[in-house]
Amino acid sequence: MPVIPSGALGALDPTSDRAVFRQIADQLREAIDKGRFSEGDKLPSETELVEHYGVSRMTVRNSLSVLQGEGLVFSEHGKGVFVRPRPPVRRLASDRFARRHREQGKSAFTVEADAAGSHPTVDNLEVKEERPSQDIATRLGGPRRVLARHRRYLLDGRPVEFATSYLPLDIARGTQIAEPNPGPGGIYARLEELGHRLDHFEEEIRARMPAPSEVRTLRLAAGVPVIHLIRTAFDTGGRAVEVCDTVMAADAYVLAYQLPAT
Amino acid sequence: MPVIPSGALGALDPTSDRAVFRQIADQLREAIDKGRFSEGDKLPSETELVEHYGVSRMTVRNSLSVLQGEGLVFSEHGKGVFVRPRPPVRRLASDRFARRHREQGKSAFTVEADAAGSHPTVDNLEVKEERPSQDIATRLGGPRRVLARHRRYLLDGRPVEFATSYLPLDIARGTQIAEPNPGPGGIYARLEELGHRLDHFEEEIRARMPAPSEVRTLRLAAGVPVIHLIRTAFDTGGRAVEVCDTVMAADAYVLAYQLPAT
DNA sequence: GAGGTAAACTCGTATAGACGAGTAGGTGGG
DNA sequence: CCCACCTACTCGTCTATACGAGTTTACCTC
Repeated sequence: MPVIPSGALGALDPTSDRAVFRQIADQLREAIDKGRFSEGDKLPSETELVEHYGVSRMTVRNSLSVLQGEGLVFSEHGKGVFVRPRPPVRRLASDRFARRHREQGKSAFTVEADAAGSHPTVDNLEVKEERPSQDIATRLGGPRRVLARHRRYLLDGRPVEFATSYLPLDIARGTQIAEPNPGPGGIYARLEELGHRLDHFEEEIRARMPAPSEVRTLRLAAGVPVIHLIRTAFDTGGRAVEVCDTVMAADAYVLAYQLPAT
Repeated sequence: MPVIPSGALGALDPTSDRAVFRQIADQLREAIDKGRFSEGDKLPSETELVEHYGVSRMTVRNSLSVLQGEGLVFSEHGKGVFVRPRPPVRRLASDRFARRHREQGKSAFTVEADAAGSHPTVDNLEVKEERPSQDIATRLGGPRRVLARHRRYLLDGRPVEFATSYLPLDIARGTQIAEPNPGPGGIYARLEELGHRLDHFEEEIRARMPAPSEVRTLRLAAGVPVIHLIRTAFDTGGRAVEVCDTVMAADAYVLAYQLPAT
């Protein structure tokens, strides 16, 4: 029978004002931070913690739920509670949409994933005409209807982001952009072929906790936020030709940008 | 005695596989999403929910803790559970460190806050020499010791971010950069006066749940992630002259960047 | 009217128990 | 040897209860 590693966890301080479940959470957190439990390790079971601390099971569960909310641990029904591993992060560089990359003929996601040695997949592909939300319509200059390209990206089978691109119908309708497979280089390559030479992109970044549907789509663990990125592509005429709305698992990404000092 | 608004919440489905506390959370979430409870509104008390649904109080609390984890509601001891308002966000534009702003003589934070009509404060100012972490040292080219400028920013009394700037001692020691008040235009203005003309910045962005100390420093509500931003400033010689490590309340910010398409 | 106090409300913490459901390992039968 | 089953262990859900602590309200006293 597994036992709590001696010294890994201390005793409660009955004189402390701090709630018992917080003291237990503190000790577990400290043990994780100090490496006494490593990534992927199983924590002591609820029963073991109950016996070790002499408290009721709900108190122990309360402690563990604190750590789950902090994203430190996750639980698996029937197995145990484990230290959440930090998955490898995908670094999005600010030149990722540079024309030179597009001209290679592969999509940005695929190129990067291949370079990182992981297996990329695109999923849930759906392309249709829609009425845009107020926000999307405003960004695109107010069209009544748009072409929407929905998709989900996975790395080695793990969903890491899902995104929807919105394009004005006068640009996209009837072109290869309206096809499920937009061809080599992606829709940005098609836009340029159609005469919409791209000038720059604007990206807006927010972070927040996921809605339940986002938890399902990205198979998010408890305590993992999402990064919400909205990118607008402008052509050399200053027109917004595409808006891409992306939700990413925050534990899978680092975004990198370069800013001029001028 | 306050009563649950009729029709705001439905009944449970006993035939459903979905756990009772999840069904209750779903109904509350839907009521919030549909505006039947608005920002700042008080939800029905735990006791009222217990009576409405005919479940035990722990089940109701479980439901509410789900919504807290999603950042939808917050609770106040003795008062009730309330729909979390979306605070006004501060938009950080990608030109916020442009030289023309610096030459106005005020810090970026102060200028922006004034423009937005809110009252900025800087707090917890501490300037000292330190041994840098491995990561900071690497970014700065490996110095053994650095000057660290710690500070916290508040808007209208609310803490929104805290940051530490790290500078190599050979640049900063003995200059106004090592003083608590770095003078008009901030340390970037001083760096340029000292001959380190700035060329560009690199920013790395991550999002994650806050550590307990970050929750205290930023007075974060449950279910609010932080944005972790690491900025490195490079001079025209390509040398990293400063690294700024910033933790921001994610509900207070939207970051905006402009990317070239070239 | 002003003040203080008590009651009634809120959420926070903790206990003890029960049953369900998913997993893993061992045991036995084929 | 392999498969089926059983068992022990895991976390998930839910009940019922108790007391504490912060807030608000009402009332009573001065």
